[in-house]
Amino acid sequence: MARTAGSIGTETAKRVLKEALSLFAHHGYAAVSTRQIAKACGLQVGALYNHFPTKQSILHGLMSAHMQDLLEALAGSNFSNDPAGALEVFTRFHIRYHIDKPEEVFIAYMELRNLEPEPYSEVMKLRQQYERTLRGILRDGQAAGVFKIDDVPVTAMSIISMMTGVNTWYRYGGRLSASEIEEIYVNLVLSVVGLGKTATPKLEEIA
Amino acid sequence: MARTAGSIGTETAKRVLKEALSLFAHHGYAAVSTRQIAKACGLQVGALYNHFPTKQSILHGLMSAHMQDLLEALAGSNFSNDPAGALEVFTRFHIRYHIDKPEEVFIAYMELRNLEPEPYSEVMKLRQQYERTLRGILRDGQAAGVFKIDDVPVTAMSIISMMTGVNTWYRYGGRLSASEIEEIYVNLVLSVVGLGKTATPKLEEIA
DNA sequence: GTCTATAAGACGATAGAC
DNA sequence: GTCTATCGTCTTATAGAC
Repeated sequence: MARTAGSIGTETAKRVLKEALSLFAHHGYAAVSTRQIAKACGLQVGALYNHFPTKQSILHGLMSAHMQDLLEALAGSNFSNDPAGALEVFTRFHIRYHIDKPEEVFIAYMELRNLEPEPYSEVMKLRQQYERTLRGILRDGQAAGVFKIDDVPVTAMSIISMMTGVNTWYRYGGRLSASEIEEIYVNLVLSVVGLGKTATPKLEEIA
Repeated sequence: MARTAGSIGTETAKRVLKEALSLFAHHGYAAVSTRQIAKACGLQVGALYNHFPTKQSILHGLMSAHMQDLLEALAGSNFSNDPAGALEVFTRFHIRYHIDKPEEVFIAYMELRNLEPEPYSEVMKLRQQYERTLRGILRDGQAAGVFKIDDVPVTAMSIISMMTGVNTWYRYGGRLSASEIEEIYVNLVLSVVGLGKTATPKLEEIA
């Protein structure tokens, strides 16, 4: 049965999605064959088509589910009323989510161009909803006079790019723990809107 | 003849690279066939192989040439001695280059995983050389006490991600001109290291 | 240096047995 | 729901005429 985005899916369908996620993240959608996906699941090719009508629908299922998870998790975050607090919550949320689900995040960005027009615009709408949340926080802080921002849309995209970039270099077991990285990024993002703490490690220069 | 990175190449070889660049940027390396490339050049498939031994070598040629151009252009930039000035020059250079050559930049990032091991490590070395330049500037500014930085490597990657992100949203003829964008990013990047100008457009709050 | 023709196999997707 | 077998097409790359 074709899996519509958000539906539950059988155990086999879930396994297909899981293996396809890993394969797409490593080699790219276009470079992965349905035979490879089937093999990773311990199936023959034909069996895939009991769960998904096309290869494209597997990609769509992955990306759509990811964006919905992301937005639900964001909606479940506890945003404070002051803009600086809200921006900090947003940053912690984004970094944690991106460190926890690197493959989903990677695909959601890299494989956009391999989506057919209809799935593409659906996924893009969800992306824009996420970006709109950050723009709202920035505008609030700008209106309240606590953020120093030249251009809200550019700053929003810059902050998202900066944060998402964590996935280009972070690897589990590296020099920094996830929570150390989270702290660094909170400082970086607050600095972008003019609220950086005095971050120099040693403060004896005051003397 | 196989084109080794950095060689001049015939007119036809250049046209192949130009068309492949555009096709790879739009659809991805794996999704583009040699027939498509040939057609875009007004050739038949077989003719491609007079200029490139494999499809892979076209990708390698593009990425290698791009990274070398980037590093040469960077080396030609006039860096000032004070760290803040150097960071500003680096930022202006990066934004201008990325706005001028969006396809090259896009491929250099997106198609890394489609490079075979040897070309991959060659291109990665050039990337790391570029990143090292920025880390050097940040360390100088930190040592001089003019930058406020928690972690130099993370900050360097964050700044590069932030700047490179311009290619995810900038389109020619949009709301902002290239030089307006450049100014905004200079402010954003300097803010990250604790040197943001008071960027609020209206300053009457001083009264 | 480009052409046509083709090798040798992989591709997404389907049909029908079980 | 998974299997085997297959359809029709497309793939990278090569051979040989011109």
